[in-house]
Parts: sequence; structure tokens; C-alpha cells
Amino acid sequence: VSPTSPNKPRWLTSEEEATWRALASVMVKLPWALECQLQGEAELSFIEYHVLARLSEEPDHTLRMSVLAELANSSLSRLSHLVKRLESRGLVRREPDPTDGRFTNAILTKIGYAKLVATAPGHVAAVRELVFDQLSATQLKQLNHICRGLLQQLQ
Amino acid sequence: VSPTSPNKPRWLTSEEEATWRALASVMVKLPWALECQLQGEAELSFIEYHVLARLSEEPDHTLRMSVLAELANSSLSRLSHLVKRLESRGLVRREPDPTDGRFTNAILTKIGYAKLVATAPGHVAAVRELVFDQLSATQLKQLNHICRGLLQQLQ
DNA sequence: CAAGATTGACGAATCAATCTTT
DNA sequence: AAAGATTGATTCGTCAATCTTG
Repeated sequence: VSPTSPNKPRWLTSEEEATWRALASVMVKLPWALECQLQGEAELSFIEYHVLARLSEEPDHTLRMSVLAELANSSLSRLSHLVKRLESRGLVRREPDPTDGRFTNAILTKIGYAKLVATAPGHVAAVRELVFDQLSATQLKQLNHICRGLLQQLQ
Repeated sequence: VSPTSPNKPRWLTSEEEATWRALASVMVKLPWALECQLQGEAELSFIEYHVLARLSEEPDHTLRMSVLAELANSSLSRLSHLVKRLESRGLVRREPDPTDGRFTNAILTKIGYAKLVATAPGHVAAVRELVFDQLSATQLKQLNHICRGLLQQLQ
């Protein structure tokens, strides 16, 4: 499709186009690389790792499913399927919230925590190697700022 | 998991951590938003759109499957399944390369091209709104540079 | 036999529908 | 009735195995 379309669509400049292609590639390849690292070393997907990680950040290693879904950038349905699998592996368990049975609490088990502790260093090393080792201190700040701006529009 | 682990894993600084969370969110939410836009307006996935778009950039609207897979950041297997679906919708067709039967050419059909022409303005508008309208000219350059750096490590 | 491509089985995400608790 | 959560059907991507052409 050529840039000579009617008039409504403001096309991308060649610099925007190049940036967009690079960004799109990063959005495909970076998650993939991290998936591979996690799958190879821990048989965990990226989102599974983060579910465990988020739970570990809570003092009681517990979060409501709906809150966890938000934190993990996941739909509730996806999370429900996913936690069921983690539960069958003994990494997480679920209980209805004692104070209000409509909520379900996801709870990190001892085994799940151990798994996370064993997995985290390798994962962090991969993130460091693939992302932060490639960025100067200035670029780090720039990227932070840029991402925050983009997130605003992504509600 | 706390930052007070043995010694091997150089943990992330709090600034790196914040940046990483923001970047991870962008990598999930931005593709999702664009998927929704394309699915809603054209019943195309992000990768399907880009397959059509890449084909349209060739003078003869033709690319070998293996080349197209590279350009679309896709495995050959994934592309094969995907193109089969596009073919069943009449948007693309496949032929063995006349000069060497080992290659398969994917060819954008008239219908596929029309679909792309109809879809592109809305998609570009979404990319503009979600990405480039959020970036200053300086940030555009920064993002371009950052992404290119990251891609180098992602081979 | 090697490279390009396809296939089928399986695993995981989505969507809509349903169930449960208040 | 509404919010939180689960479920099942469908679809898509992955992996490994296979097919095909030169």
C-alpha cells in the first residue's frame, strides 16, 4: 500500500516506519527469548513466572484472582486456566476468601516459592543481558519515560 | 524474592525494575490493542495483517514462504498454517516457484490487496494514536535507537 | 541427503456462557 | 441482581515428524 492514499490517513514518515518495525520486532522477539529461557530452565511461561513472582511479593504470598489478573496483565479467564495448571503442579493453591466467598485467593505454596527462588537468578540474568546491558544510564531513563507515556494511552 | 540473594545474581535496581515492568506491560498491551483494532475492523490478526502488508510491498506481490516468515517474525510452520487460512479466505494463494519447485511462493490476491487497502488506514491511525502521537520527535529518535540496540542482542 | 515446506497432535488463550456468593 | 470466578468450545501456535524437490 502506497503513501499516496486519499487524504484521511496520515501515513507514517520513514523514520516512524523504521521505528515501528523495530519496535514490533522487539515486541515479538524479546518475549520469545525470555519464554525460551524460562521454559528451558524451569518449564515456566513468562506469565506463569510473573504470577509466582507477584504472589511472592505479598507478605502472606496471597492475592485475589482478580487482583492477580490485573497485576499479571491477564484476563481472569486466562488466569483461572493458568492457575489450575500451576495448582496441579503444586506451585500454587486456591482457597475461597474466608471473609467473602465470592473471592478466590491464590496462594503461593512452599514448593512454588522454592521454584521461584531457584528460577529468579537465571531469569533476571537473561533480562539483564537482553535489556539492561544494552542500555546506557541515559537510555534507561528515556525508555522508562517513553513506556510510561505509551501506557497512559493503553489505559 | 528479595534482593538479598547470595551474590551471583546482580539484581535489578529499582529504576531498572520500574522500567522493566513498564516495558513488559507495553509488550503485552500494545500488541493486544492493535489486535483488537484489526480484529474488529477486518477480522485480521496482527501477523495476518503484516503478511498481507509485506506481500503488498513486493512489485509482484509475491514472496517465498521462507522469506516471508523471516519478515513477519514468524516460524515457517506458523506461517504455513496461517497462509492456509488466508488462502481459504481468498486473500492469498500459493504456487510452487517455477524456477525451483522446492520453494513455495505466497501471492497476494486481488481480494487480499483490496482488503489491505481497506484496512491499512484504520490500522495506521491506531498505530499513530497509540504510539507516535505519544512521542516527541526526540523520543522517536531515542526509541528507534534503543530498539535497534535491543534487536542486536536478539540476533 | 539437505533445504523448504507441510502436516498432525498437543497445549494454551479467547470468548461466551455458566455458576456461586453476597 | 451483580461481581468474582470457572468452564467448555474453538482457534491458534509449537514441536516433532514427514513429505518433496533438486
